[in-house]
Amino acid sequence: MAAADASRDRVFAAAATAFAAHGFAGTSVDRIAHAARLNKAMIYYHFRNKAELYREILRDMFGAVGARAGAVAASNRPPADKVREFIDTFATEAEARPHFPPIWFREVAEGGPHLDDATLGDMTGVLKSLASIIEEGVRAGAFCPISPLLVHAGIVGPVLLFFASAGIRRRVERSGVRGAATLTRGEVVAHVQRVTLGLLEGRT
Amino acid sequence: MAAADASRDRVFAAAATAFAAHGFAGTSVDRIAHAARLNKAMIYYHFRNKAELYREILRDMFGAVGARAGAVAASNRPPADKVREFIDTFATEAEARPHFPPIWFREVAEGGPHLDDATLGDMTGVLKSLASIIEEGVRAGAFCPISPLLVHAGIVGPVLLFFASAGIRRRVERSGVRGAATLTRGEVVAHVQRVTLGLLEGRT
DNA sequence: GTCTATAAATAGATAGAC
DNA sequence: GTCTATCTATTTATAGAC
Repeated sequence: MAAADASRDRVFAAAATAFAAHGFAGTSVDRIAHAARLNKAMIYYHFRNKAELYREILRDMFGAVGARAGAVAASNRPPADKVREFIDTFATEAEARPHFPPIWFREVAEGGPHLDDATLGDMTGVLKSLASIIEEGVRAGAFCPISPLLVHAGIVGPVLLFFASAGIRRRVERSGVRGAATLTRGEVVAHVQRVTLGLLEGRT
Repeated sequence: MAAADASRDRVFAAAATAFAAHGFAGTSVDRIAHAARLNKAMIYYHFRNKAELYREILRDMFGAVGARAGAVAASNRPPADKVREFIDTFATEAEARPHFPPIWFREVAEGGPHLDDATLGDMTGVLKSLASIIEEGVRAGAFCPISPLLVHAGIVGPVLLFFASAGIRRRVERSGVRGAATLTRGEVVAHVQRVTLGLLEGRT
């Protein structure tokens, strides 16, 4: 945290950005070092190797999202508010860590070979938190019983796709689709909240 | 197509599987050759280089989906049926080409650096076809006007996530989430159809 | 903590025999 | 069409000076 760790933080940030843009295999240690304005040897001074650096980024990412989702589920509010908050929180975390949506997509595509059990537990915790919110709503008579996996996919899929696709959407806009690049975070969150609650409250 | 092309097809299939599992950078030409039961030099006999092989897989994938989405939009049926068919067709293509959801995710995560303009056009065509279906429904008084980008994300996000996450869902199931691995294609398609039509027909 | 230099392995791509 | 052998560049990782 002190000045002693400044270079370690630069490595961490540069690596997160590079891994998001080019993937684990597509990112060389040299590239990370250069982006962090450091020499390659410094990477190995701070981290055991490239894989360990990558895993630390995954832990930070899934740990934060898992914890915040758990806090929402444990809070003291009506189920419908918790669902709204779950979606908004998820979007907030995705926005605060721009590397998070691309890396989540890549890990899913790959089957998660870099995910250790604890980190997979954080990922699973997001799903379990959502499941507990739904269960609570069903017990309270506010929600219909719907598979948490489907609800989860209906939230996580669109939100991650929105944040991860900013680059492609700019190209799509240029090729003639009006509004592709100007879609905002607020519109997406409001839309997903509306669709999810409509579903859970049986208005569909 | 004849026996002369058998080895080319094996390269194509092996490459699609490997690129889906490990990404472009994470897949070596040697690995593809081995999976195709051929020598590395044969890859270069059939394809100019690794990037050109990858691009051909992208073209095949997005070309097929783009064409089928266009056919659904152009068909002669009520808008609500077209929406159902659009979703089912998208899932069918994703299932027929198991490499397609992971590769789509990776391309989105990367910003599509491997996508040439024609292929990006096919990807955009999927969105445009959906937009034309929605517009038709609005004109007919059957649909509310909703941003095609949001509807698109609500379909493509969950469906791709479902197919791409089979590996992770098996691990999640083992770590205690019942039903994570046994969710079926039919359940997902029916769910997305229901949510999407509920939204478009204003029952939400 | 930070660097240069380098080892050792692996990658993409080609030449040329059969 | 298919192979072996090889060239060249790049990559991860380490040794050791400052």
